[in-house]
Amino acid sequence: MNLDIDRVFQALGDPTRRAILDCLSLGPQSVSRLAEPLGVTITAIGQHLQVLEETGFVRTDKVGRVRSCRLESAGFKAVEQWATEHRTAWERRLDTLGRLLVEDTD
Amino acid sequence: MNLDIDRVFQALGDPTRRAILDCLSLGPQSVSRLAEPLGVTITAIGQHLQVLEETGFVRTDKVGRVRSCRLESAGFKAVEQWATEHRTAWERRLDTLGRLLVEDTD
DNA sequence: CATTAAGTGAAGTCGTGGCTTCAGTATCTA
DNA sequence: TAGATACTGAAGCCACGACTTCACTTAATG
Repeated sequence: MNLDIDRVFQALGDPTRRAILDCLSLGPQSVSRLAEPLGVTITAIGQHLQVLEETGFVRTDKVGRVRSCRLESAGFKAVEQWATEHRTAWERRLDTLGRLLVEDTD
Repeated sequence: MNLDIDRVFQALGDPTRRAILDCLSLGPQSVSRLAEPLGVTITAIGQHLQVLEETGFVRTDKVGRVRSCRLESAGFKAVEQWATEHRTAWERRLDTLGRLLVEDTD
């Protein structure tokens, strides 16, 4: 199950979606509980949750009429994998530059 | 110099922009050299480069009529920082779930 | 100096994304 | 069983983003 890295980053590019993740980092929540503090419709949350599920950040589980949402690690791992894969190229590049220039890291 | 994390992730959410970063990981390039393999206009590349500069992924330097582009680390570091900041919350959550049933935790 | 090359700026097109409303469908509760 | 609760699906609105074209500026080159 290979995640689309485009969609993974796009998912994180939305503040409402990151807010959902922050809420869920405190513990599982229902859809309507997520909607309350975020100032958007339940429908909107539902749509965001679909994106977050498809990108491996959230897993949901409907019990009765309530959908319970919790964090999942796949999306997060995809980000970390991208980071580690690119860190080397980055550092090699910046390394090379470091020999030619003064090393000014901010 | 705090980067907007929204824009950082949005920047990475575009395949053309990630392709630009991949090209630059092989070494500095001019705008037109970047445009060649990517099948878009020089203008489009210019617009992407503006985004990548604002999000700390690229630094450019115009010499004569040629703009030379190379990788920068700030954007990359912002991603890694976000990852490390959230890894703990993620792991704690997934940990806790291991011991509990899914239940209302309020 | 004239011509070509490299890039910029402004404007417009087109598709997508985030959001809403509204009309359902289950499910729980009095 | 009636009514409230928790969502879901479809449709539409609107803004923004990726891209183009075209006109332009600036720089290298014969």
